[in-house]
Amino acid sequence: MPPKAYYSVHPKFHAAVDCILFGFEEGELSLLLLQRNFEPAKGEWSLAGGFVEEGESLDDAARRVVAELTGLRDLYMRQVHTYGEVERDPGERVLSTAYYALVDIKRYDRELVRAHNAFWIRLPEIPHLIFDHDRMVHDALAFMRYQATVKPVGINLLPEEFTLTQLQALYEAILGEPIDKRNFRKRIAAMGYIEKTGRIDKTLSRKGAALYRFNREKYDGNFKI
Amino acid sequence: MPPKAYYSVHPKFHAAVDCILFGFEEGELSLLLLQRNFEPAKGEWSLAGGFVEEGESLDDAARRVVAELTGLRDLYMRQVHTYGEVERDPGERVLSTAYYALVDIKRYDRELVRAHNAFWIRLPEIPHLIFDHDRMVHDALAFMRYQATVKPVGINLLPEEFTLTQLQALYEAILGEPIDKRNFRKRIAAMGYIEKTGRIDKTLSRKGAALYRFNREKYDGNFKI
DNA sequence: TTTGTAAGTGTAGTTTTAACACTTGCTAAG
DNA sequence: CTTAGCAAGTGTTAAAACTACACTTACAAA
Repeated sequence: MPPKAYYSVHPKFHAAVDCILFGFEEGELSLLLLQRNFEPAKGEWSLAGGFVEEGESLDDAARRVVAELTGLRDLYMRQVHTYGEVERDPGERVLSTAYYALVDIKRYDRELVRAHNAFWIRLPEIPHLIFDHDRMVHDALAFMRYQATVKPVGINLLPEEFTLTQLQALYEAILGEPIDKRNFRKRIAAMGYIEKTGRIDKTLSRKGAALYRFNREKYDGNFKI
Repeated sequence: MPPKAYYSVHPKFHAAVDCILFGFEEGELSLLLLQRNFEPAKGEWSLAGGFVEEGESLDDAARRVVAELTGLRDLYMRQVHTYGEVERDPGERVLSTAYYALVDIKRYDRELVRAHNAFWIRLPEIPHLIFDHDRMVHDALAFMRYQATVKPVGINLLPEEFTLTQLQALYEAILGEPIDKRNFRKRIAAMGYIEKTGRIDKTLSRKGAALYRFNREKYDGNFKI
């Protein structure tokens, strides 16, 4: 067992998590942002954040912050980066770890979000955020974009069942560029893990569009040898 | 200015950095590891690490730890991940941020390394490390491999001037698979930012091999619109 | 002069990607 | 009941990128 003095000669710091919550609606990516009705920086816009508490891991803190705001406990979340500049929080020194989370925008708890004075804001309309939160958003977006090109994380932004048109609109929003419909559908078919449910969505067209779902087993069995 | 009470109701934690130092020699990647001659975990193997001090950013702490061990202050370094499990350090709670660094293995300060009881160990011979350092190495390797496929970070493992044979051996070591010589040289030529210096290295062949160098200007001007 | 060693070089087949426009099925309106 | 409107759905071809593959060259030491 190490001597306590080994640790105690070194300083301690507040540790926080800040969460970049992505949603997708009407062909656009949005972030869930707080117009702060509390200090510090009351009145300004910020990410959803909170301090890490005793006995709580970093990941747990991020899950708690997201659950307190949205009521959702099973979101796809990934750590992005830890920001450790000395003066990044003008109040006291705080090390903050950013996480991004993907929210199916149909499922979150509207009461909780209202109570926190939080709003979904479309990406191009994001206001200036406090501290270094602008940079966190920038880094999270880059990371999420990269991940979306490598594995189908984007699916976490859609409901359980979705049409190929929705899926294409999602990828166009994530990548920020139009995609050819026929090439897109060929790629999806080649992947083999996005399968028809047999159900039809009639809300958007007279003809109706086939509903698809993500098949995790087919995906997991998909790695090279 | 925020009220101090906003912060003071929350706990503080020790913050550390742990550094995965990559080197390249004789066709193999190595890590610089410490056989600890100090507590805690004396006698075991670990990464080079240290606590973050007052007035020092996370990045600065990582640079200091690396400089204290190698004497080098200008290494290519990137943050990998922050590890925040409650029990990850059995002594006290410590949040640790991992960084990887790329070292030209000809340049480090041998005296400093000896004084720290540190050794270059080839990847396949890495021993079990303390705490969660095995996982840090795993994550850093994956991240460094990814970055090497996207931008020419690997060059930081070689001296200023290098032969194409060395460069190919480096990429084979990073990717862990053999590369076709002609295809590799075609790709390098197509990149356009690795240029002949005009000098010849005669240490490895009678014929001599052309020395090349990385041209940062040509690389930076290389992005799409 | 010969021999050994690493450096250096081109082509052809295959796969992947990109560009492109019309038909189908349904329902609501006339 | 016919028609108009709308999103869903569907193949082909050309270009580019990638992969596999083996011999020649330049030099120095024996």
